Amino acid sequence: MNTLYADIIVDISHEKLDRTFQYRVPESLRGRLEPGACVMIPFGNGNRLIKGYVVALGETCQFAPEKIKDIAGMPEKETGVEDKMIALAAWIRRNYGCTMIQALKTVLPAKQSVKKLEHRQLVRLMNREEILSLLGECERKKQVAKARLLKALSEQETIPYEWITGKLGVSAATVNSIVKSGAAKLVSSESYRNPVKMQSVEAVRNTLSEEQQTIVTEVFADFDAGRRQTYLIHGITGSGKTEVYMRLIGEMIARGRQAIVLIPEIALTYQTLLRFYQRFGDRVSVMNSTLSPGEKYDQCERAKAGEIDVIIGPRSALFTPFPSLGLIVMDEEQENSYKSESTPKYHARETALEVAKLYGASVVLGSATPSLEAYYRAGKGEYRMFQLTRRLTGGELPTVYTVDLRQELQEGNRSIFSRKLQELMADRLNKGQQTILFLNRRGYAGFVSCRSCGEVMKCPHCDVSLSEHKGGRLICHYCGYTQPMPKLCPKCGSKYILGFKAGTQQIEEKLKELYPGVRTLRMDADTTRTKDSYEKILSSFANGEADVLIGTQMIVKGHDFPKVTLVGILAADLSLNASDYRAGERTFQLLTQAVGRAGRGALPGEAVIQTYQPDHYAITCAAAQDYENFYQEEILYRELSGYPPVAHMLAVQIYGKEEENAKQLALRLTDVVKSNMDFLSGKQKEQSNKKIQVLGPAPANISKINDIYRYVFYVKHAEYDVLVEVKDRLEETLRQWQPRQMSIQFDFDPVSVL
DNA sequence: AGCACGCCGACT
DNA sequence: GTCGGCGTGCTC
Repeated sequence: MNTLYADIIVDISHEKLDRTFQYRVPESLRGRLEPGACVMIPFGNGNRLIKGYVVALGETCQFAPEKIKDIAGMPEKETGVEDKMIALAAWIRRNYGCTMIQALKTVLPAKQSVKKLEHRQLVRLMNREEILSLLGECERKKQVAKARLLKALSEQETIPYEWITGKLGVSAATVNSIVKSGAAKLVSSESYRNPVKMQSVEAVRNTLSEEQQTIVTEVFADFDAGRRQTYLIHGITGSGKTEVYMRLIGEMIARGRQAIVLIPEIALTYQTLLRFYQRFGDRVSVMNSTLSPGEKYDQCERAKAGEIDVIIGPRSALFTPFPSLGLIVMDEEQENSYKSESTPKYHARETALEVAKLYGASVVLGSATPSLEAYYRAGKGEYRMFQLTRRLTGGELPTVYTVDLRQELQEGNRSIFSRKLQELMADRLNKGQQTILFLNRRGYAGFVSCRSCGEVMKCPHCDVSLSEHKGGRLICHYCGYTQPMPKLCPKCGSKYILGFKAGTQQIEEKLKELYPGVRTLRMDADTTRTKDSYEKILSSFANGEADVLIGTQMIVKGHDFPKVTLVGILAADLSLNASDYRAGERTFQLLTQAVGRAGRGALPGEAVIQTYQPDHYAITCAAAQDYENFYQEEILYRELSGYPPVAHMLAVQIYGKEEENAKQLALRLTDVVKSNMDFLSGKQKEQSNKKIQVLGPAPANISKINDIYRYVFYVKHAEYDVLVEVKDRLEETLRQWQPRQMSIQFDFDPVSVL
C-alpha cells in the first residue's frame, strides 16, 4: 500500500503559519482521518506537540520525504468552539464541494486583521526606582536592547507592542527576557470595537396573541424536554413574527444560551435593529457587510468571551462562535440571499441545521411565503409547522385587480399603464395618498437594438447585452466595459438603432408625461449605489416627500408605508419568463409581497397586477393571497419534472480560457458521471429505481465573463447524498487529469440561473 | 508563536 | 578562547 500523506494546517493564530504542512499518516490512523479531523503533530525543532487540522489527504508528497514527520495521534477530546467551527467547515466542504481552505475561510473570521486590533501591550510591574536600577545594571553589562526597552518603560507605564518591535527596534526574544525578569508583563487589550452604541431600554412588552403564545410554549416544551427541532412559522405579513422571535430569544437567554438571528441583508435596516437593541441592549450585536474585517473579528471575540447573547446579521452571522448557542432564528427563510453565490455555495438554511446539530440548538424558520423546500419538509414532518393567520397591524388585505395586457393593446391602449391603473393612480393623486409602482425585472437591462436588422449590442467580453446609460454610453454590468452609443448599426448601417425602454427611469418619464407635477422617487440598483441612499430614499418616501415610488424588487421588502394605498405591478411576466425552474415561485413571492405593501395603515389598499398571462397559477394565487393553493400547483410541477425540493440537482460549472478545452472537459466529465451512473445509483439497492439524470453540457447562460468561457451541466437525483458522491467522484477524476488553465465549481440545488 | 543558530562584543 | 546577549529564520 502506498504511503498516505496529510496536508495539515497548524493551530497557531499567526500569519506566518497560515499555510499547510505535510505529515505522514501512520498505519494506526489510516482510514480514521478525513479533512477536518483534529490531530496532534510534532512541530518545529523541539518536536513539541501541537494541535493541527487535516486539510487534505493524498499519496504524493511535495516535500523532501526524509524531512516529513509522522502524525503523533489524535487528541483526547474534541470540545471547544474552535473545534466545532472546524467540524462545520469539514461538513461544508463535503456537502457543497470546495477545498478545506475555502471552507475554513468561510467559517472563521479574517485573521489578517488580528494584529491591528489585538493591541498587545507591555505593562510595567515594578516602580520607577526598581526599573532604573535594573536599567543601570543593563548599561553596565552593555545590554543595549534591554536598556532601550527599560528606559522606555521607566518613562511610561505601558508600551504598545508595535512600538517595541518598530520604533525601539527590540526583538521578541529580548521582550521575553524582560518579562522573565519580572519587570513587566504582556497584556493583550480587551477593548473591542462595538458597532452598537445603545442603552438597554426596557421597552413595553406587548402581550402575545393566543397563536403567538402557543409557539413560544411549544418550542420551550420541546427544548426543556431535551428535544431539538426545526420549526417553521408560516405567518402573513403583520402577524407578529418578530415579537415571537423576541420572546423566544429572551427565554433562551434566561436559560443561559445564546441566539443567532439571520435576516436578509436588504432587510437589515436601522428600524429592524432598533427593536432588538431596545429589547436586549448592548447584549445584542450586529454583523453586516459594512463592518470592517477587524470589526467582524471583534464580534467573534466578544461572542467567544460571552459578552453578547444575540447576534443579528445575514448568512455569515451563522458562524458566530458562541460558547453555548441555543437558538437560530431565520427570518424571511425563502430569501435567495441565504444561498452563497461564491464557493462554497452553501445554503444558510441547511447549514443552520448543521450548526444547531453541533450545538444542540433549536432552529426557527419564519416566512410569509415559505420556500417550497421548507414547506415540503414541514409536510413530510421534518419540520414542525405553526401558522400565524391573524393580522395584528394594518387592516384588511388589499383588493387585487388583474389586468390582461393583451386585451389592453387590442382595445387601443398602447401605454405602459393600463386604464385601471391610470384611473386608480389619478384617484390617489387627488386624495394625496401614495402609490408604489413595481417593476419586477430580474436581470433585465435596457438593451439597445437595431429596429431594422434586429442586431443587439453586446459586450465583446461577456456575451451579455450592454445597457444604455445617461450621456449616451453603453455599459456592461458584468465587467464594466463601456463604449459610446453607436449612431449607425454596426451590422447593417441603419440609423434606426435605439434603446429598449424598460427601466424605472423610462417609467418615471412616462408618468410625468401623464401627470405633470407628480413628485416621484426612483429606487433601483442605479439610485442605491451609495451606502445609505437606500435608507434615504425609503425615509423620504415615508415622510411623504413624493407621491409615487418606482422601483425594482428591493422596494417590496420590509418597511411599512402607512400612506400607500395603491400598488401597481407593471409587468408580472418579466420574472415569470426567466429561464429558471424557480420562476413561478419567485414571481408568486414577489407579487405577494408587493401586493402586501398596500393598505398597511388605517386606509384600505388596492393593487393592480398587469400581465400577459392572467391565468397562470402564480398570478392568480398571488392575487388571491392563497399560499396553500400555489404550493399544491407548484409542487406538482416540481414532482413531475424532478426538480428540488422533490429531487436534488447539482450544477457543475467548468471555467476555461480556451472555449474548446472547456467544452471538451465538460463533455469528458459528463461521460464520467454517465459511465458511473449504475455504480453510483446502485449503491443504495432499495433505491435502484431512482436513476441519475444528466443534463448538458451546455454553454452557461452567460457563456463568457471577462474572457473566461463557462460550460455547465446538471446532475439530478432524488437523494442528496448520491449527488455528493457524484461530486466526490468528479473531484477525484480532476485530481488525476490535472487540467491546465481550467477550474470547476459545484452548486447544489442552485437558486439562480447559471 | 517558540526555538536553535550564528554573530559579535566583553571578560577570565 | 569562551560566555552570553541579541537578531534572524525556520517550522512538513
